[in-house]
Amino acid sequence: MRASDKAYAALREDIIEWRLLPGTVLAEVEQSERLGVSRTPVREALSRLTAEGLTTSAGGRGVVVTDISLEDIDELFELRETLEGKAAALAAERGERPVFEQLHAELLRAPEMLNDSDPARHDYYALVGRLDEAIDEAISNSYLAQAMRSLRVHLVRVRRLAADDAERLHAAASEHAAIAEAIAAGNPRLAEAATTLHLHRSLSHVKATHTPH
Amino acid sequence: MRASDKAYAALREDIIEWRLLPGTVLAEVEQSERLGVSRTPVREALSRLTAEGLTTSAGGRGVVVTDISLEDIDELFELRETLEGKAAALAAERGERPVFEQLHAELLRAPEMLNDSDPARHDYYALVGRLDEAIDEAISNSYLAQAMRSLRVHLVRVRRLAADDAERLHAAASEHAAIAEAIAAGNPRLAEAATTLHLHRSLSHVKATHTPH
DNA sequence: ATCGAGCTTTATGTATACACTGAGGACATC
DNA sequence: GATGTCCTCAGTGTATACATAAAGCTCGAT
Repeated sequence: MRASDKAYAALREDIIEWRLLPGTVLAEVEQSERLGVSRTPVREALSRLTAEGLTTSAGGRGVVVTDISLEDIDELFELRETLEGKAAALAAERGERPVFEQLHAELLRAPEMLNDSDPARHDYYALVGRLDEAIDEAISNSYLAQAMRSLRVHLVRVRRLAADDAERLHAAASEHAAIAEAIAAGNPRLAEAATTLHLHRSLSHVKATHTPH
Repeated sequence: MRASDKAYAALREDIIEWRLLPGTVLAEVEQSERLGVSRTPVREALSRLTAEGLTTSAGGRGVVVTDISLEDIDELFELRETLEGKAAALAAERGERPVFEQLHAELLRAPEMLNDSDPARHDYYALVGRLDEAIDEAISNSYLAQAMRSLRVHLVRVRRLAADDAERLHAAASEHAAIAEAIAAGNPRLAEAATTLHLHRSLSHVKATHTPH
């Protein structure tokens, strides 16, 4: 693994997990010492993070971790609704039905995953991730897929702000199941509607439970 | 101006203007000699270009200029329709009417700009650019604006493939005027419809006149 | 003649030294 | 005492030397 990948992964993880809080200045020398690599790979990692929007270059004086305000969350979900709504509709038109029928069935069984044996909900999020990937593939549009991928980074960050309690995850799973079902049924308008519904509920939950840092 | 900015601007321009054709391998040493800077700023420029999608890192063996196929154009416009349609609707809801009334009036006079005195259509494209900027500002959504900006780079590249004859530009100006008018009227659905119409005609024109490289 | 192994070459990946710029503080002067 | 100027310093921006790995070629063996 390249040193720049290592630096990038470490910094990205630290920012997403809110170990590096917004406003933190990431000095090159400091980070290169902390991560045990030289300045060059750190520079590359920082420029990649800046391109993603996780950091902002503070006018030649180092880069700082980007903040996420309440308005940002609204904007983020507005774009997300646009992109994922369209994606769900396209997936319903172009996707392979068996794939989404399978995902639908699995999502209906998702509550079984939400016992207390896995506090990080690893299996659950992996399943939801598979739905995202299936949609990405079904839409046959690399530009749209790319736009959604770059959004998801920020959304994971937002998710960490909210309390993902079992009750919400149960509801979310059934909303996801509805999306998969609509795609499997080849119904674009229904798929889009199910997505809109899910995202609105998601946003409400985030805003209701989010804890300011 | 930083050397990395210079390298970035030069390479970007060369790619957009099709002076560097798709498939061209951009070797760091070669480009650093050509541009008169060292490898470090060239590396940064190349990673920025790759993040934008103008180049692709070819598995450790240099970066190559990205190709744009006919399918890519379809995908590009599919995403563009999604984003700009939403943006036009939001602008109609949130924008300052006088701004778009003014742009509407100017766009109606656009045919005057399309005389033969400016073969590059500089004034014309500047006016259209001002409409884009006005929409970007009106939507009050930095994430959506950012997504559209990253798309426009590719669209400029596509535009260079098509013959932007005076006839098409006349029609496009009137389509743009319709969008501005709908936004000024505060009618989101109309603004979105006008945008859809414009983009479909744009795409048809590109596909009809495009010359393979 | 063809295939494969190993070497050579050439490119990127990394480290580090040097240059430059901007900010902050201390000192001197008014 | 306040303000302005200069100096210092910390940090990024750039250049370059070195490490490393992959692609292609050559030579040999089958």
